[in-house]
Amino acid sequence: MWDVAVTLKDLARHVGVSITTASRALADYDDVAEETRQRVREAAEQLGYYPNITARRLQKRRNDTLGFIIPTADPRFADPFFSEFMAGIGNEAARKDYDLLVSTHSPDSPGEKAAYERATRGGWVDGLIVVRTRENDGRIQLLCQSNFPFVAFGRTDDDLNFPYVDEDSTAGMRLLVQHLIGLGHKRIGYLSPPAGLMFGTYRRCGYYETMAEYDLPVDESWVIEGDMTQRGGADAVGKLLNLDPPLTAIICGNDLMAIGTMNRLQNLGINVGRDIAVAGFDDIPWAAYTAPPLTTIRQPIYKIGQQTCSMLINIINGWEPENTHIMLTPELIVRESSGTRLGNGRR
Amino acid sequence: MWDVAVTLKDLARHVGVSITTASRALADYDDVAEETRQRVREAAEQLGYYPNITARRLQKRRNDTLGFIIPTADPRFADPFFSEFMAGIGNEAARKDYDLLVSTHSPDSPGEKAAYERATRGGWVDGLIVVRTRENDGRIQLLCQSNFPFVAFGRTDDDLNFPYVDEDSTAGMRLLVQHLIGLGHKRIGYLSPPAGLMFGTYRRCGYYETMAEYDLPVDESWVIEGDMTQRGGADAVGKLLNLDPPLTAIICGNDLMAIGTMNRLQNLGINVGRDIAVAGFDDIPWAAYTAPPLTTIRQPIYKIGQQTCSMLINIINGWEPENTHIMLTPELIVRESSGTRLGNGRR
DNA sequence: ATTGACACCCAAAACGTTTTGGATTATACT
DNA sequence: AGTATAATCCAAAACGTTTTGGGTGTCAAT
Repeated sequence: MWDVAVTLKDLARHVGVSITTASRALADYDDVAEETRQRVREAAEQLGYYPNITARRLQKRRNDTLGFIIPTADPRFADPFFSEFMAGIGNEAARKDYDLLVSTHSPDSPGEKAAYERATRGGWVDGLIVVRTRENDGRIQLLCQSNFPFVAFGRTDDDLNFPYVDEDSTAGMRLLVQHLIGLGHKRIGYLSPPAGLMFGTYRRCGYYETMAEYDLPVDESWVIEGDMTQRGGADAVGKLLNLDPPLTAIICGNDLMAIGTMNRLQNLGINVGRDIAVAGFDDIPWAAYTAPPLTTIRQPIYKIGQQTCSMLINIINGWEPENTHIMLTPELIVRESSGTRLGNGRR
Repeated sequence: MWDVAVTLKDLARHVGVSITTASRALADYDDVAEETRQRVREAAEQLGYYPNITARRLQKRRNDTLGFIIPTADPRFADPFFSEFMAGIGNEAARKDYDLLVSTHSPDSPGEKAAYERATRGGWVDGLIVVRTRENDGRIQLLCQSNFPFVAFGRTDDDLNFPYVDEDSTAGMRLLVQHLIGLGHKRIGYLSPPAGLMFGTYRRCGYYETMAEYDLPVDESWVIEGDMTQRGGADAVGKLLNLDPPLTAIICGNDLMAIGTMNRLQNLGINVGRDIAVAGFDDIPWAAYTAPPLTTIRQPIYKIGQQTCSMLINIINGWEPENTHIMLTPELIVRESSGTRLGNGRR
């Protein structure tokens, strides 16, 4: 194919030294004479020696590689969550000299299962990062029982004890609901992420809990489920708009749906921020640039990615972190889409 | 660490057969008896045998892994181009049973150079995908001279012959300029991607060429350089707005800058689509949801990713593709940001 | 009885490292 | 002179596969 590589054997022969010595010279062992080390170094440089990573990995029985299996039904994932998260783990991994292997699989698909099985056996990667935890999450169960190193972004409903980083979605949603209530809203709809996703569950809880806390009744019809895409948000508008009396605010389980929702509302001639309040969740970069800009909850996804990755590397190396259950508190970002205080003249 | 893996040796001993036979049984060679094959299969299942991928790779001298080194100055790349492109190569790679190794490095940084050197030697990956080709692109030069398998998205200005997929940016820009000229615009500004990026060069050429073609003079001050981000787009507005007589349209070298531009214009109370036309380039998903929706040029990034990846895999396997220079023609997407025909009452 | 064809099996080499467990030599100390 | 100590070095094993180059036994045809 291309240039055959120069191996340690070639190098050793060229210098007139054993393979062992060559290897140890390059690895800075102190049982090789300074002068020999130099000679080996120079020869390596000159011959363009580059260690074969695969051989090294086989011998060391570690890959210095992390796996990230992106759970997305749409292979063409437009969700900025994934890219930002990946940037976080990728950079942290690189900083610690780890490679990052990524692939995508539909949640709960056979392909996903196979990918996890391949990862836990066969020395494919040294550890895995799991995102978008689900109810009764098969991935977590598999990883726990095979005792494979991993860190999840998100908790689960099993009572398995595993390392995770998570944001307190319930608290985030509480902030959002309180904000709207503070503006005078009482009839607040909720467009939920699909059932089964843990973060959706927590966000939904936050919504229900806070409404209850303020003695605001919630009708079944106010809460519907979307698919986390703009289209999903747009499609939900029809149902959410047909209520009588109408909602005065809609909270969306993520920003993408909020954007779709706003867009559809505007196409129907409804002024978001004045006629109705809309809020999202995530604070993706896009959220600051919508018209009107989107009120939302900020999660530091990039940083969460970094932390998750860093924790995983610690675990792989046996440096058990002091705290393997990290919980972050999200922050309310108020922009124009949630409008100002409801006037008396409005319902 | 965790469960020690069961190896081929264990399996062979358990079945009472040689390692060779066990290996060949699992690989479906026809020189092993059907009955033996069955026994090996069952034992493998029962013992939970899983081949060690690293050992296999060492022996086969191939990794079945592709590398993708993302060239981004901002580690926290928000550019949807990368995620969509990666989705394309990732899914194509998975379909063909290849793994995808990703990392990010600043363009032209020492780290990037090191990453490419590591990749070409040492059997890290079997092939590389290169994006955002640059003028006098060191990556391409290195890969060409070390004869390492790769495919680029984008051409270069060297006269190296290498496999690439590219879109005809010049033609795309021509469509855009013609569209605006057709609406009556004569004073059209251009916010260019940074110098050095090949696609920026082609787009800029398309702009200049088409203006010249229609005998429209272009003043130096109409063309400035941005950094491809929303902020860059916003920052450019100041300079582009200070002209006398003013511009009637601004073309941005990518959608992200167009979004920033529109946003800033609107904050200044200028109505995009009526007072001034704005257009972008890329048609990122976001572009359809801006207010007003963005006129732009569509590139099928996901598909380009797939094609690039597919070509690379062919090259790695020695099936030289018939055509290693694929050129795609982009498509004009007219939305409201470019407005309607310029009235007589306007300049 | 020999030969050839066939079906099935396996020992050993190979892939390119790192690690183990000494071996060799020179130097310093009794 | 003998012995510990330190400084260098290296042959061989190991990592877990796949591939090479046979070997053995059976059966049918000569």
